[in-house]
Order: sequence, then structure tokens, then C-alpha cells
Amino acid sequence: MSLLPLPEPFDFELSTGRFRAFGTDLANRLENGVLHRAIGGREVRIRAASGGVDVTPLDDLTRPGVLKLLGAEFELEPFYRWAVERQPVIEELTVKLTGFRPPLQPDPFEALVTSITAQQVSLFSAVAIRNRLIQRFGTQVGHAWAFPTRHRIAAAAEAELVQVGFTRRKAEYAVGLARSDLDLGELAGLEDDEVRARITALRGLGPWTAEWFLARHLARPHAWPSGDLALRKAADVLFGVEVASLGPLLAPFQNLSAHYMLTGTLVP
DNA sequence: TACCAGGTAAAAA
DNA sequence: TTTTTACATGGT
Repeated sequence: MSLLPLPEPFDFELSTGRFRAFGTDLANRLENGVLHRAIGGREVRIRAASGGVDVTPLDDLTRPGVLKLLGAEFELEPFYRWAVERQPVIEELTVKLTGFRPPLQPDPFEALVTSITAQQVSLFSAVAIRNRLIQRFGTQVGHAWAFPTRHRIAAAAEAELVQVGFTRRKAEYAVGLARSDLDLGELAGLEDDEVRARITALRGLGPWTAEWFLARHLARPHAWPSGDLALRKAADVLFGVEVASLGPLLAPFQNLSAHYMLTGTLVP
């Protein structure tokens, strides 16, 4: 067990809340204060510690994976200063949620398939379906589960995905994505709009999916999922405005603002 | 039981 | 061109 320092502030409980808010997430398994995650084919156990997190095992392979997963690349201090100076509504959230660091989806294929499962349905439903997908096509490593690989889903029959709860359409989307010629690793080097264009060119991946990919996989500051139902409600409750008109007002911190708005409506 | 839930594409008008 | 519908599942 070794300490991995994280930029302050960091609140483990707040930051990992979404891994249990809608049921147990097998790919990010949070139990008894320990987050279990498969990284590079090994089980990594992560728990809160003073100044960062305790990570087992911690080495040159797991370190970058954990930093990515825990959103270490987000800079919270400039965001908080901006909120104090410019956005009282967001500032209130940053006080309530100090140390909340939005977790990221470390793998692009996992990020996109996760979004497909969450399209239209409740997140409780999405998590249940995704867990069955993981158990059927993924790999168990210790207490954690490695999300199904692109290769594995490419080899799957659409009917098999329907068996775990995908709609026939969503099964086509996921298998189609896996079998497509889109280079997912290449997206990290592209501008926001080019990423949106590449993703939405695929059937079943629309603007909402592309925007969450920018937000939760690429950590792009301006990502703003204005089509998101929960964000729409949060914009109405917190600001009393349409989500689309709110976006530009929150530049250049749309991504962090969206996460704080969503988590803020979740935390009492 | 019926209805809604962190969308999307395709059919119908 | 705009509007309506189908979609499988889990929670209430």
C-alpha cells in the first residue's frame, strides 16, 4: 500500500460518489471505502489517504491510470477562483463540494459503450445492463472487472447484447462502434469539434454521447452536454435558464461546472 | 399498473 | 421540413 499524492483539494468520498449513486458499478467497484479497478489487466485497489490516495499496487503502470481515473488533471483552484469572482451559483456548489474531482473514464471504448447504455434510460437501469455486459464479455481480475475490450465486442453477436438488456438498436450501435475503423486513440489529439464530428459520424453516437466523451474521457474544459436531461433540470433549478444559453456564460469552465451542477443536485 | 428515465435514428406527417 | 414513434429495463 503506497501513497499516491493528488493535487489539493481532494475529497475521495465526494469524487467517487457516482460509482455507487446508481448501484454497484462493476468496472469501478466501490465497496467498504475501497475502489477496485482493473488497470492494465491487474486489479488496483484505491482508498482515501491524507494528501492523496493509497494505491495497491502502485508502480509506473498503475500510477498514470489512477491519476487519470481520479481526474488529477483537472485544475480546481482556478475554477474555484473564477466561481468566486464571476458565478455565485457555482461558487455555492464549490463550497458544498470542495475537493470534488470528477472521475474520468480512462478508456475511450469503455467511455462510448457506457454512454450508449445510458442513452434514454435511467442510470439505475443503465448500470444494471452494463454490469451484465461486463460479466458476460469482460474479465474478472481479483475483486474488479475489466470492461469488455473492443476486440471482444467486435466478435460478439448483436443478439448476445440484447440478451443482457441492450435494445436491438443499441446492440447494433455498440457492435458497429467496435467493428468501425475509427481510431479511438487518435481522438485525444484532435480539436473538440473534430472529435464531435468523428464520433457523431457513427450510427448511434449522437451529440450527447460525443459531448460526454469530451467531458469524461478527454477532460476538455469547454465540454457542455446541453442535451443531457439531468443537466437541463439542474440548469433550470439552479439558474432558472435554458441549458443551452447557460453554456457560454460558464466558459471556460463548462465541464467542471456541469459536473458540480449534477453532483450538487445529488448531494444533500 | 403505468409512467418516466443523464438519446438516437427512422418513420410518418 | 418538422413531428412522432420505437426501443428494453429498473425504480417508483
